[in-house]
Amino acid sequence: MTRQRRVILEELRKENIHPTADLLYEMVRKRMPKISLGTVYRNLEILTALGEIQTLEISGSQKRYDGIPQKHYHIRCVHCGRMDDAPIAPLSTLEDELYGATVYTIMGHRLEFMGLCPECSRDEEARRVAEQLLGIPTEPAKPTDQN
Amino acid sequence: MTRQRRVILEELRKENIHPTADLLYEMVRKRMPKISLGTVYRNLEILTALGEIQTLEISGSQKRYDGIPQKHYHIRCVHCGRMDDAPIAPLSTLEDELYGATVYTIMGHRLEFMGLCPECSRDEEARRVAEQLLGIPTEPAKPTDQN
DNA sequence: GTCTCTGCAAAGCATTTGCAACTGC
DNA sequence: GCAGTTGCAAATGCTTTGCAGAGAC
Repeated sequence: MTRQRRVILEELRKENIHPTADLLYEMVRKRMPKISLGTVYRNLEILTALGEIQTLEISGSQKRYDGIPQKHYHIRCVHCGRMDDAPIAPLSTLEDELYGATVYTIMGHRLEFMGLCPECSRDEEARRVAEQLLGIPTEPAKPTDQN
Repeated sequence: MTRQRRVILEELRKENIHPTADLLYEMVRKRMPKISLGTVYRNLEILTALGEIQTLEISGSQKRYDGIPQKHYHIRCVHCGRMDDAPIAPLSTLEDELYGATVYTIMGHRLEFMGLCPECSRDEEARRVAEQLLGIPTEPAKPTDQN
């Protein structure tokens, strides 16, 4: 456990944001100006393997990192990329539904909600971009009874 | 609708594999040897925007493309990257659970199962790699009653 | 005829890696 | 003292883009 590794872990856990590697790099750099981005990446990989943190790999271009190792779901702003924890308990029985129905050995699942964060919700342009992105018709469809 | 676009769509829908751009490029090249990879990427993007296909984004690895535009879930082999449709119906009520519990405007969700495909399941080394990757203890833990 | 699309090659960008110097234990 | 780690820079691999010519309608 080097000083770099400790500081990276501390900064990641300081607030419950889910930073990208380069944002975390900037955060760490305020305390250790000479640290390199490569070191940040290497340690994030090691910390993930140690089970200290989580690497969030669902959709989007950049990976994000989560200082909380326990299983939980996330919600992501499709416009600005902001991520937060989703206030919903893990669906522990979900994987059972696939037993016998698939040829795979199931080992886990990931659930991610997509939407707009409060800031982007206010932005009319962001709404349009988001609806386009998710294939949502401009006229919001009412949920049907059987769907 | 150019010939290239049509062939790309046809090849993507031919079998229900979920190819990466370069695999699809190889498939298309058998019919159109002079097509370029850039054209494949451009058309996959356009077809996604048109709602004809889906782009499956898994950050950290390659994107995969799905010729079926309807919502459905996937299952991914964490060792070889193979993807198949998950035989489970969309959870239409999932997003309701977040109403009022989050500051986000929810617009959708994505659920992905992870595991090993039949081929990789047989590979002892693949199992070890996968367990490491997903933070699963080597000694398979029995499911507890309340968890 | 015009506007879009193509092939090609180069650029972009997040992430990984080789290497020699350094450090924690 | 030595295995493991760092900073740096270059490499990698997927994806996107600029451009001039070609094709769809």
